[in-house]
Amino acid sequence: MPHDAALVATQQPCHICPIKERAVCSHCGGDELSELESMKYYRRFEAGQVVVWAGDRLDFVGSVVSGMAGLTQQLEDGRTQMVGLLLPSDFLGRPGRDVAAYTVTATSDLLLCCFRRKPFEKLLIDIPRIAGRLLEMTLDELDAARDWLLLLGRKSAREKIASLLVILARREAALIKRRPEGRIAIELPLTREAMADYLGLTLETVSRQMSALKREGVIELDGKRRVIVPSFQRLVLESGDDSDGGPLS
Amino acid sequence: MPHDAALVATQQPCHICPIKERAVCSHCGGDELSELESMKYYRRFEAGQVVVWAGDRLDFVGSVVSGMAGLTQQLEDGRTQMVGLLLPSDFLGRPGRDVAAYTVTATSDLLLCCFRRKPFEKLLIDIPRIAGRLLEMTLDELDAARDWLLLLGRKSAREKIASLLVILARREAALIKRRPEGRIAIELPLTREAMADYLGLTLETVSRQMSALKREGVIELDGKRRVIVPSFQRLVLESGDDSDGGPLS
DNA sequence: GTGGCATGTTGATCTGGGTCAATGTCCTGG
DNA sequence: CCAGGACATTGACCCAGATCAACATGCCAC
Repeated sequence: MPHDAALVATQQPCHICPIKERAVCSHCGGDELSELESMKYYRRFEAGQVVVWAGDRLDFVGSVVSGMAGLTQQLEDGRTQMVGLLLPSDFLGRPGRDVAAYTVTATSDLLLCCFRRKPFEKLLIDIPRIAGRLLEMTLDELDAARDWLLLLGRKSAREKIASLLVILARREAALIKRRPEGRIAIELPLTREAMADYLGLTLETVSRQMSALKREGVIELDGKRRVIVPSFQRLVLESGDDSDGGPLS
Repeated sequence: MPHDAALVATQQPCHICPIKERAVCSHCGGDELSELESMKYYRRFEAGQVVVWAGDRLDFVGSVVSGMAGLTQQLEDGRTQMVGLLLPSDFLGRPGRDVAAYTVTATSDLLLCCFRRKPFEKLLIDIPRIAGRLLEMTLDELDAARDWLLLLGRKSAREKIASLLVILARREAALIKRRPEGRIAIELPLTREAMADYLGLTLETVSRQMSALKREGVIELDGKRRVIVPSFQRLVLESGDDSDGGPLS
């Protein structure tokens, strides 16, 4: 299943980068940005390709520019749980750690903006803005993980599905600094199996609940990988928590 | 249920602090440490007391010196999930955020070493060692949250209980830089209900599984809140994952 | 002591989601 | 155009853990 090697892609200048407002580099100005620009390189992965296996050496860190990847953990008997979902602007890899703790798989075609790990660790010391932004992002990720704990521990299958759709809609909207409402479309670059691994369900249950939500008019399907939501409010209601999604940070 | 006010406790000097090797302050030396020492103050909470409610203003941050606290999240209909377990040396509060995102409850008598939030945020800028250590701790917490996702998403009730005991044993041992093995005792400063909230189960299921593990000799109970484990290896086996618990960091 | 309350255990029953299995729907390559 | 494989849907049945309920234990206040 895993393809051969990652492809190197043509580089884009930072000032037209779609994630420049939210990635690790987002607090950097002129000089710092040109230093980063001189160090960065792109890597591309096809949907389904494995970026790293848990336990393998990982000598780079990077940001998701476009596409989506899942971090995945397994019990010896094969039970699989997704433990991280990397969307555009999210950070991959852990400074100070040379071995990947989780298997990373591209769930859709994926473009990464990478730095070799060692030089990046030096930047963390030299440029406090980067370390500061990374701390902020890590704290955000921890908050997201905690919402996810609530989802896995206490929500019903239907609420889980609705919650996932809400999360994807919010993340998609945040990139263009908007807040989802009314009738919206959600890109769903995940197989039913990947959704099941994210939600702690089986793929059959995911399929059944998707059908049920469709039958009841909460969602419409446009192909398998695109969902139309007639009323975002209704979807949020189905997700169990009525929080408004917090500030537009 | 929540008691009146938090008690201020007599302060201990940093050099005899039981968590000095692992807390946010652990990378600090002479001058930095005396600066911290001049700013710190202790707060004590009794078992069951609420430290902050989600949504309330929180003007301090701090480290758990002794005892244990749970971070808790709720759906409107009352379903509750613990989303963080604060053990000695763990950090409470988020720099840059003035409102608590989660309800924090002392699950046993709790001693906190606190700093007012604003001055602490200044320290994060002035003393990079502190920011660095906080990043490291946050990354560790994120890893722990990810193991917890696997637990909630994919483990059976019995594996969940065993996993919780393993986690507590490892954390207790780490404080004195040891690794648990053979016959050990585990302090369990949690009610069955708190355990259930941690594990995404009902308290009845927790009770039943504890009884089952006892019946089969995996654990012995010494009162309700102390567990004797005849063979730590056996317990790890029951927990589902056979990882060795990683390096003694 | 004894009454009352929090906490914990155990039993009987129910059910949401898992498991196993068949079938459907695209794609893609020849 | 058709064959084959990945992905998805649907049905029938089952079981781990939830729910509802009774009872046990310990502890403090009086």
